[in-house]
Amino acid sequence: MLAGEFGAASRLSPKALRLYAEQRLFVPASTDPVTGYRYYRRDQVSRARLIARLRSLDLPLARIAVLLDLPAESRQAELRAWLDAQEADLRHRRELVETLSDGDEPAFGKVRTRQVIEHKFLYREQRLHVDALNDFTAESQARIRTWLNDAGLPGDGPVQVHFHGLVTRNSDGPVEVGIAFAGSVEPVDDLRIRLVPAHLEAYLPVPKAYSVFPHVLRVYDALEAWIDANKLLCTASPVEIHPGTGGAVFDVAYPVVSQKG
Amino acid sequence: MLAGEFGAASRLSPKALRLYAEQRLFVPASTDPVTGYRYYRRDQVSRARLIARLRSLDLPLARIAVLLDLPAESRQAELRAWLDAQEADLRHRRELVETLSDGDEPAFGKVRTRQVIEHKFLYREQRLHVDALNDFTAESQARIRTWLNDAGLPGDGPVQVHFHGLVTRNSDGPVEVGIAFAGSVEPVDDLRIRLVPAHLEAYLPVPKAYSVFPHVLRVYDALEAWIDANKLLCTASPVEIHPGTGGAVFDVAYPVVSQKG
DNA sequence: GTTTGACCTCGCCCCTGGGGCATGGCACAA
DNA sequence: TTGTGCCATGCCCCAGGGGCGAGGTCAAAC
Repeated sequence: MLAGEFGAASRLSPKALRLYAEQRLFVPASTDPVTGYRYYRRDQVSRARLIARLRSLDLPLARIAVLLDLPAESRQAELRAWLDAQEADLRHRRELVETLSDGDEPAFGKVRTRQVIEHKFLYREQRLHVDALNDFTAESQARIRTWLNDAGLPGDGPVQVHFHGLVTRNSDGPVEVGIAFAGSVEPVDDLRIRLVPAHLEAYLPVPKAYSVFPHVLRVYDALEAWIDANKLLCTASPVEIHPGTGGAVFDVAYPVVSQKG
Repeated sequence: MLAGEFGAASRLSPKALRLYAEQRLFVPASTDPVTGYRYYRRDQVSRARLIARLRSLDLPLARIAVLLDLPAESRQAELRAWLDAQEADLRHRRELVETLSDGDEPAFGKVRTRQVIEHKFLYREQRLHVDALNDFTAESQARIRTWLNDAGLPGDGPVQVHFHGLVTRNSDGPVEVGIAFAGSVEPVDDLRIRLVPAHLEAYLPVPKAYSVFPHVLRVYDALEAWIDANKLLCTASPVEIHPGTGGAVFDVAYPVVSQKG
């Protein structure tokens, strides 16, 4: 069979067949070396039609290539898992849409500012996605508190999580988890120390209902809007401070200076 | 603000900002005509961040451009509708996966063949998607029966739906809906007449449980597999014949010839 | 034998939404 | 003066083909 006829039978366009042949995903039974014509056998139709089905699910060709070599049950299992992932993704998108703006102002606490004095900061830094954030925070917190205690310091300050980049399911902004301290301690393993200059920070306590991703993004929006409206300028990355003031789960804060222009 | 600083504040890469500026989706407050530097104002951040949010939902830029100019409530409504469409699409994919192969042979009737004598066929042809198929079939059937009756012919034969291309949510294969007849009738409006030569057809009655899309695709699979296994060759597009034999909702049939090779 | 029309090939440009890299321009600081 | 850090432009890359045009092939009709 020639490409066109075979394509009609397998519901794949000749163009698609050519692409699959180039990529070795699905090669014709024989190819005329002179004309380049591709000839398929009838018994290749079922495999081609399976490819067409999988493509109609929007699976990438690379994944199809893997799935083709699996027994049918494993393939089904993989596909179901993939669909579940899609569904989780859709739920995630739905949450994002709902947090985008539902019209009325949320009952956040008021934004305030406070002066932060110069201090040292013992922290661990890593790039990670939102799913890994909680584990990383918990582990880092335990190790940092232990290390501070070993050095004879209190180590009971609030945990600060600095976001130097967006942390979502798609984006793994660098994150710092650490605790402010006074006194002297040595860096160890991947625990680092840096000096934080005195600065003003604008902060907003986050009620529990907004404390989880992606709802927390609304809090960032509100805080940033307030900073803009009050002619301030963010000078560094935002930070989440656990626990927050007034019984909040945490505060979201930005270092700010008053705007020059 | 320069592009980099602004990008960090709005969670958009300088590259993305450049692209949006080119496409007039989001233009900087001013552009240096000599250096080409783009300068943004602080009050542009909120709009930029809205774009970033919408992009994180995987919305195409063209749609974002439209949504940006809508009031917030309409935007939310559009987004919710879009999410609902996504969800319907996901359900559809899930059905396709489940029909792919659940392992055991379905309790289809046996495939048989029958000789079809030469006849004329009064039909209507159109390209359409699966959602529009039922309406098109019903309307066409009524008009064709009426026209046959007006010509003094019985017009009580089964309705045939020929699929010359894949008919799904994504693909609008040409479809013919018509009725075989004997005698003489004139074409009218978009009702056409063609002669169907005598041929052998392989057919399979479809039980009700499999009669709806996408489950019906399994029936096609089974029929095609049988045709392959019995060294036959499909010579034309498949057809659904309503009602089917033995109380089936319809028969799926392929014109076939015995294979030469 | 030849012509016709259908079918095939290859190759290039197009779409989306950028990432990555090379090259060159600008400024500020040691 | 030279580094260092931004910034610009321009080109190539990713998936998965669609569409188009030039030119080769095939079978059947004349």
